[in-house]
Amino acid sequence: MKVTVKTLAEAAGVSRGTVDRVLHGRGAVKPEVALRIKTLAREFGYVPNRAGRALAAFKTPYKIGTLLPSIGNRFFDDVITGINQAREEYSDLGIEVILKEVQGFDVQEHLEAVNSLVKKGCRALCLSTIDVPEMRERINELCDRGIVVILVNTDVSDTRRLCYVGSDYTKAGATCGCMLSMFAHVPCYHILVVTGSRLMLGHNQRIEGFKKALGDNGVSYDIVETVESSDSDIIAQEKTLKALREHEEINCVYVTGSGVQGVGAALIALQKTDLMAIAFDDLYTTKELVLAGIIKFIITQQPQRQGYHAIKRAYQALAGQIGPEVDDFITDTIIKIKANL
Amino acid sequence: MKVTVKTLAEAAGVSRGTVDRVLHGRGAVKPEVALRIKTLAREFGYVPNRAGRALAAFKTPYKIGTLLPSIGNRFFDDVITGINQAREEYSDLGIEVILKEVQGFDVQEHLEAVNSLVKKGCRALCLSTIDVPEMRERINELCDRGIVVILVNTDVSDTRRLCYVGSDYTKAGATCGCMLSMFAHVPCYHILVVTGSRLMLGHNQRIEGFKKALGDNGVSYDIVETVESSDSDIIAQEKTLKALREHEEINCVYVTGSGVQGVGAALIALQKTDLMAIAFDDLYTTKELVLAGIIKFIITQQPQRQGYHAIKRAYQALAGQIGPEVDDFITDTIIKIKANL
DNA sequence: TTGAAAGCGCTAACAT
DNA sequence: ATGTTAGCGCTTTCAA
Repeated sequence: MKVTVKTLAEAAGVSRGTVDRVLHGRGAVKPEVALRIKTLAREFGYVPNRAGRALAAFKTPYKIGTLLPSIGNRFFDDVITGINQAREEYSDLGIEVILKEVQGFDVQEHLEAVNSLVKKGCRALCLSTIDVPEMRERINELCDRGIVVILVNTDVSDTRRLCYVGSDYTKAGATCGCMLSMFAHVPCYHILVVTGSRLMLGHNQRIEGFKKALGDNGVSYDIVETVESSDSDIIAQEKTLKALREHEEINCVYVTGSGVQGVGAALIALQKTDLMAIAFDDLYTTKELVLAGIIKFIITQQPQRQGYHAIKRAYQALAGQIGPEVDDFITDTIIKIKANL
Repeated sequence: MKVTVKTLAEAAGVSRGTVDRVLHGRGAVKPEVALRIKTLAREFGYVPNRAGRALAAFKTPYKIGTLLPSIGNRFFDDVITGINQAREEYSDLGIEVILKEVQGFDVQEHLEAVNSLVKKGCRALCLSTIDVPEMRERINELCDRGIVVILVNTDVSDTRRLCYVGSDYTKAGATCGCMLSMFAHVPCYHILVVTGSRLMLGHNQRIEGFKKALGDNGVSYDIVETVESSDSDIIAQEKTLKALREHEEINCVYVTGSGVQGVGAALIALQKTDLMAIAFDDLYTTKELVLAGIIKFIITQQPQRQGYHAIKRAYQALAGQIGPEVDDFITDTIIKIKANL
């Protein structure tokens, strides 16, 4: 049997307006009445009807704010595609998505972006941001104010966010290591690690997972050097060239962040295209390198689904479809080779 | 600006009732008026509001019929999970899903199942069925009657179905071949193919894609023998044992259908666990074999998403959200190894 | 053949 | 602090 606001109102002996006030915590209701209604709602298993709400309040849509460090980072193109897909799909159910794009990872800039979204009246936020104390505090504060916060692509530790939507970086790294163990082209892998930044949790996890899997699978290897690209192709190319020239023995390059194109350029320049090169994420330029056989395989993380499901989760939370305890949405760890790009 | 039935009614100088009759082809409307309204709807880019329709007609939900040959085939467990997820999610938008499960691929049984779904008033059908002339004709007939038909997991050729939701079997086979080319453990692969049935298009495509990729990537190989398991573990085990005993040189087993567990049992019995064994789909028992290192990798096809999106597409078609020309929904071809199972 | 009106579940504005 | 009412977009009577 369907339970509606009317059902609850009749059962509690109050008007529908009062029930609405209680369920949304707006307006003042006598505490004992409020409690009675809340109990009733739980007992009856009341779930709001999305169609009803959408129709009634479509002139005051749920505003969902999104923050992405997407300027100058093609990775987020697919995330944005997913966001737009969800935006269109849910538009007639009454949502409005405000997308705020920033460049890089400046704490102040991120904090200000969050503030501006809140000021615009967003009742839910989907954030791809940095794991630093200031942001952590800000997020917890927002949660306490009843704003739904969802972390996208990168989690922020120790927060009361609703959930995380993104990939499992450790697993992604481990999958790389496991793949290498199956190839076993050479007796020992001498590895150059080109990471984006040592400050990026995801990048570090990709390295840790990788090393652990190599160890677990009995692959003999050593990390010759680890360089940082700051996610820049030019820096990646320079540092890769330098390392490869200094260490003739390197027979494997492991790229954890952006700058893949730069690494590819270095490999081509030195004619080391037979060397085992591995990277993450399917940017257009990266795919080209796989097709050319320079990168042997990549691990991807379904960025489009991340964007889509972040918005979907935000809507579901605002519409009362899901409770305050939800599982994280972890996207698949996908191995891509020439054949299934 | 939003275009509603009211907008159209005013523009055409008729009542909302008339517009509704035209848009849904029910009741009689003067042809010239009907044409005028249809033209207007197209010009204005009218898209029905799902919430409005759901609310108004929630006592007469869209009935969506589903046919799966899922009895005795664990593969479909995940498909059903996806169907149920969509069912719940769209329930308050007014859908009702009727699931019909059959065993195997008997044409008459499938045809009767389809009939019973239609008789129950289903206005959309999601079918996982066989590619034979009788079914083809039946599907086309249903399409002409205005019933939305979506093929799931296996397509039926030359039909006017709305779309196909499932995997690209050829690509899946090619991905296997490409993986093998990267491993290159042995100078030449002597392959035993254990297929489900030569009558299954998908199984054949998995073989064709595989051979082509091996050829394209310059892998030297020969197909020692091809046996049919009829998707039975017992038959698969028997035939695999026989083939491996007769042909000592076999160093690769390629399993295109069900019966993976049977093949695994044979490999264990003969202690040929180092041999390169490859299979499809992540049934629980298959995953166990991967974890045990007996199957080296598997290729999966996101069955849960297939179930979910079949229902979603059906709803979207019935609700007028998508037109009669939609792209197929092809799920990803996913490589699973121990690390990312 | 067409129009008018009621009502689905919910929210917001207004009234008490 | 609580009740009442109107109306969102759509479908479905019932009436003309």
